[in-house]
Amino acid sequence: MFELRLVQGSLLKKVLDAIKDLVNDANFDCSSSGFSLQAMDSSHVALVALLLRSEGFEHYRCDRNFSMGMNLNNMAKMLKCAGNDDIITIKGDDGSDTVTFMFESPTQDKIADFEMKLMDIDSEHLGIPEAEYQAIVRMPSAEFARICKDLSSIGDTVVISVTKEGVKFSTRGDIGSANIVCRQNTTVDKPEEATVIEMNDPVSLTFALRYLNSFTKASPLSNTVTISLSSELPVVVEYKIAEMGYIRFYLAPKIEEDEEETKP
Amino acid sequence: MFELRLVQGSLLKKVLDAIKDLVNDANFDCSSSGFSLQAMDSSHVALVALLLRSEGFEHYRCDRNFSMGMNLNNMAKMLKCAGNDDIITIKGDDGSDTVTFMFESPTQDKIADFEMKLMDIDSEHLGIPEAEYQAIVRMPSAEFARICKDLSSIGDTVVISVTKEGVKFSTRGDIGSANIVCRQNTTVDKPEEATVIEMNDPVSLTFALRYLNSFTKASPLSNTVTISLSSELPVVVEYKIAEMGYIRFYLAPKIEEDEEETKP
DNA sequence: CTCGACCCTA
DNA sequence: TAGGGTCGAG
Repeated sequence: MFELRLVQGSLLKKVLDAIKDLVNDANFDCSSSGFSLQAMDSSHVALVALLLRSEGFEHYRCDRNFSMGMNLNNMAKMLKCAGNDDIITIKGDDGSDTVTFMFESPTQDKIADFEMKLMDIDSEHLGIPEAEYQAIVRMPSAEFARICKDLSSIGDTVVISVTKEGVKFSTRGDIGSANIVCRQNTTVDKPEEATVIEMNDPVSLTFALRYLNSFTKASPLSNTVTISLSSELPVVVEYKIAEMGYIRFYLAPKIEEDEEETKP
Repeated sequence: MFELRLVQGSLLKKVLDAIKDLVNDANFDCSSSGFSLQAMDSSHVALVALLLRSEGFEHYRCDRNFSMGMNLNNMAKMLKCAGNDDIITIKGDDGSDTVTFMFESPTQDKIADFEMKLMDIDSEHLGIPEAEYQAIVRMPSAEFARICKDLSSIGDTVVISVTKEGVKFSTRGDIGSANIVCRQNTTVDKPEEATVIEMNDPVSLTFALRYLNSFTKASPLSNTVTISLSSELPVVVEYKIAEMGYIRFYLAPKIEEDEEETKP
């Protein structure tokens, strides 16, 4: 038996909006430490890791660890029926093949319960090692989203290059090419508007814009995004979820095709 | 000769937005008591009844009773050309096959007149008997609209059950099921936010959500909606039109298919 | 946060 | 053409 009560229900709505286009079906894992999910996207290229810590819930009861396979589109459909300031409770029983989402309006005048069928999903749960990154960029999530959207109208891939001075996003396509440079800038009014670069080594990596654009669907969850880069490692695009945890997207860099052109 | 002058022209615009998707062609009936319409929807399942009392018009002249057959989509098209605070005058002559809509801007700087061809429509005017209902629910129209929309993403039909405590909307579909309970609540700041239940007998009836969702197009006309239910009678979904009358939608309940499962 | 207007897609 | 989403304003 488990019961998780989340006062800020809109968070869960945003989480599902953020991942439902990337992942069709996934197991949610429930343990005493929190509610989490790890899944590959449907083309098996990107990985999503979500964590909502138990401390972030108003009430968190989980008698034993278990997984629930959900169709994320159906789950998102049900969560759309919750008001933005509704309190959402997720509950279920051991061995049941359904999960219940309960929505309480702030005034308690309207109480809805939605029961969703669970599904069997076999998933390999990969351990993701904590790594040292050559560079970590923190910037406003809306700005990152805008850049990825803009560049994808020119090219399919982006080269992200980090130096001490700033981060450069470059693309190239049939109609031309583009470079967008964001300088490190910590002297802004609000800290969430800052662009901060922590760099051990300069790094320059290429990624498919298609996936980055999917990741930016998580922008409503956080004003800032953190992009962690190392050669030979998947980039991590992280959106913190206030008081609760994070949603992280992993994407392997492309091997630069430019080298083809360098060959004899 | 008739001439109806309506100061709050936006009312008429909203009325047409509310019914034009449900009914294609209909006869408007003009008499000394008011301007009214009664029509079946195009699939002959639901019925719309509109009344705009003569007292609600600034000027109302109707020499003798008559009907005008109008294509509601064309009428809506013309009314879209009126500003939201225009004064609308509807006028015509006996035996003419056209009707004229005149729009005056509040400042009188712009005066438009639109002439529309009438059409011959044979309609049986059903007398709708006033009935006693087992239960009458009054609730905010926006809330009713939201519930019907939300539930239609899960199932096709809704069971509306009324008890003294509240009204429950339930549905069931492939991906799961849902129940939304609205408690009776009269202790709100504004009377139009109240949910009020007048119940003689508990009642539970099933309706096609598709039609209810059409009915909720009338929500802009009124902050509240009244739902009158009795076994074996069509439900009445009524939106009052301030100072003027009402728009009422009638829909027969579905015979519960669950009974099939009870049979041997 | 709710409402309305506009835009866009299905 | 209708429905959903987003954006902007109250």
